[in-house]
Amino acid sequence: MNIGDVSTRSGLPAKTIRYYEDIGLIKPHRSENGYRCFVEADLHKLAFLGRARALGFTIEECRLLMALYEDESRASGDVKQLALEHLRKIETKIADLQAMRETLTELVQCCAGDNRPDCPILKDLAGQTDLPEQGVKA
Amino acid sequence: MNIGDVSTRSGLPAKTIRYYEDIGLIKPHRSENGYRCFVEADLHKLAFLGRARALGFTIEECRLLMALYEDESRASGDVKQLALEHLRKIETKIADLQAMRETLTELVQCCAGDNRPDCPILKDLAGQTDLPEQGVKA
DNA sequence: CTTGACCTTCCCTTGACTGGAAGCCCCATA
DNA sequence: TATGGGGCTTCCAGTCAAGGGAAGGTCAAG
Repeated sequence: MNIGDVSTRSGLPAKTIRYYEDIGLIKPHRSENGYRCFVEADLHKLAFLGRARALGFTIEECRLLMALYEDESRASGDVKQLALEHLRKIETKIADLQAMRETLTELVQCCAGDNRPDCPILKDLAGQTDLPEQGVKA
Repeated sequence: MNIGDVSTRSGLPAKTIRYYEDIGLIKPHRSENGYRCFVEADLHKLAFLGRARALGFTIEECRLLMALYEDESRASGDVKQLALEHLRKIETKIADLQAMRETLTELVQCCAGDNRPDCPILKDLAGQTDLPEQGVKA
């Protein structure tokens, strides 16, 4: 298999596949003409990586997960711990974004959104808050 | 004011303030010795930027917001539109992260997390899903 | 033989900074 | 007056996970 086929079948861009080789996540063989030559196992690894990345694991976490996957004597507890740590990071991000969403939603609701220049959103950003009985939201 | 004072008062690192000057968000004067010399208006702008960034606006969005802020004849509708677009992006991100969280939570719940190698998390990543009556989650 | 699709490497760009090195500047203390 | 320490300057490199694009080699069809 050439990189184009692998790209199609894995759903990963060729650029990404080359990048994953660069950083040592996969090690495809080479044909005589210098083309990368992938076997099913490579495709399988790439699919694994694609799914792990889609779940938001960083590249380094993916590297660890792959190592665990290939280690027949792994402890599932190690995998679970990695997943739990990642889960906590995701939850933190969600909370941060939700806080932003709340503040923005309030600001948007307070803004007339017409042709007049008076704008509570800008006022808030400028530090002269305009919101009705709103506590400080750091 | 030197950069250190502005950094303290705005809460932004000096590095960030220099960066904001580099990309043209602020234009502090210079003292004879070459030091940046900030006035209250600069501090005010930096605080504005800090708040907008904390709400997740990109630098380019901040640039637009600042321009609107300084434009006395702006229409609040323009600001509101910018905020609404940003709000939608935030909501998309939240939804993506929530999907990750759900999948990860399920996987974590299915994993014994002990010393045995059998691990539903790895199985799922490898494409051989193991979850009880679970539809495909792309 | 030529065209066009595919492949290769290489380097640059992204966003929003952060870190660090090398070198002035300024003030206080010995 | 020396010197020490902190603050300031610029510039360069690195982060993360790729994406863009150039220059050139390879291959199969017409």
